[in-house]
Amino acid sequence: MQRVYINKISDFVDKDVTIKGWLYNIRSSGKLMFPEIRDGSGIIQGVVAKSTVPESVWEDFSKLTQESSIIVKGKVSKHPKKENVFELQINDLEIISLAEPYPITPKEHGVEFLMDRRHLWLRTPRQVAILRIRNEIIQSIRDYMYINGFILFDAPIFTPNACEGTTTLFATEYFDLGKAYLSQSGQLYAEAGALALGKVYTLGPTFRAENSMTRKHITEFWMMEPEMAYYDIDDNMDLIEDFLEYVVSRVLKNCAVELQTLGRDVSKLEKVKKPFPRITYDEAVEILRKKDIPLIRKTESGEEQIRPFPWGEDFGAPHEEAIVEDFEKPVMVHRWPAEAKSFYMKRDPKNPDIALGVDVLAPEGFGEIIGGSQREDSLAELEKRIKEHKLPFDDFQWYLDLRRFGSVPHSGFGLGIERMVTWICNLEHIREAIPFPRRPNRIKP
RNA sequence: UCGACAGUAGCUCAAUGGUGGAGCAUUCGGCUGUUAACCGAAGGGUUGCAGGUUCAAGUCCUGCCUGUCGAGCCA
Repeated sequence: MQRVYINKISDFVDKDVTIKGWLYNIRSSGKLMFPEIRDGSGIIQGVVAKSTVPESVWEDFSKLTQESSIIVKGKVSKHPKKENVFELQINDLEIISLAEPYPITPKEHGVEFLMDRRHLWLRTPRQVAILRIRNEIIQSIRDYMYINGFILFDAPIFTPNACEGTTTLFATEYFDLGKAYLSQSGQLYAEAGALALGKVYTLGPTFRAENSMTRKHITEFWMMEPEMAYYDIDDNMDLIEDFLEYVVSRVLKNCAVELQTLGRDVSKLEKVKKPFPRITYDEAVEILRKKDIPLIRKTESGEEQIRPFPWGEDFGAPHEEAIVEDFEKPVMVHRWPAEAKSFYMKRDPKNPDIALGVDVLAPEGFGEIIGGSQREDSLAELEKRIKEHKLPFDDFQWYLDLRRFGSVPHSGFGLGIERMVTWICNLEHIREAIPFPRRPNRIKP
């Protein structure tokens, strides 16, 4: 008898099939039982009638516990009441392993309880849907990059120094060479790749040791960083919107069932079409001033509100929300005050106080999902900047070599995979966007 | 790191300073179309830890621990 997966069950109506999976839940009604069986691809309701199955099968079903692994055989039928829903009229059961009492019931649970059992929580329909969408996002990223001539360029995880010199890094002993740090970005290495291969991208884990306890931060997250030679900041933004449109459309096309499981309002995602709004930092500040959103600065006695919003300050959560709320697409904020941005960003030739950076803010208040820029390609400027930021000059010699030997205008950006998943899936918290999230107060399971 | 809030049965939550309860889960019984099924019964507690106020503390006070949310940092 053919073994089938539940998400393909509609192809087998009136056929006898085998399903290999686990018992998700079971309801009984005297001489009838309704086991819900999951196999990783979906859930199907089985029907077991005492009058039509052997007594041993009926007894075996009676003793089944939640999450017991089972193989069932039966005929696929249409649900008597529901459209496009299928059932399995079960006539045989093989118990592979009878599960011990299962801690995660179909009822409500708290976050801590579930996170302590993340390895089991992953089996629930909601988590399965999220991880399937994560898979589609990453696969579509790889496909987009491959189709468009980008070369996968894996950056190292052990690095000798801070890439951007700002955030706190995880340190570890590295043989006789002193401290090594876990990478917070593959960008600098991707720049070397871009000058070798033209267009490259990295896709791998990155690490930030900041004690950030918010719904948008994890300490270990996956980042995709394309880097392109002969791209300026505007080429970079062209790529960002084309890329984001592709990924979102792929999820809409291939993950309709999963989005429905999550209750996602897909009409919001369907609006993610080119072109996206591009506003300069100056224009964003104008929006904040018009809406009278102040800068909030901490003082010894508490906090003070500064209005109008002063030019040169970075945006916080309330500012991002105010900027995004009038748009239904990702918003690209570009050309930032250089003071607020990293050392490697190229200055605007028309205004040295401006850095050619771009932040992409997801709609619906999900915040920053992409940070990118045109990179500084002048050796003298970059040397000056590294000294100003008091970065270890020797460690950056190889990076400066990229400006010594055939420097070109080049650009790139970093996309936070989990933030993308959080947005697409409309999650409350980033911790659901990765199988085993790492946060400052959690390393297990 | 700072601020706010919370911690009571395996889980989710109630309980005016005055004898700690319910739903679910578990066990047993009932039910031939259930949908987080339902109905009946049973078992299940050092109220996060330490101290204090009080005739009396789950409840008020202090400290600690743990967690959640927010801020900063950013993807």
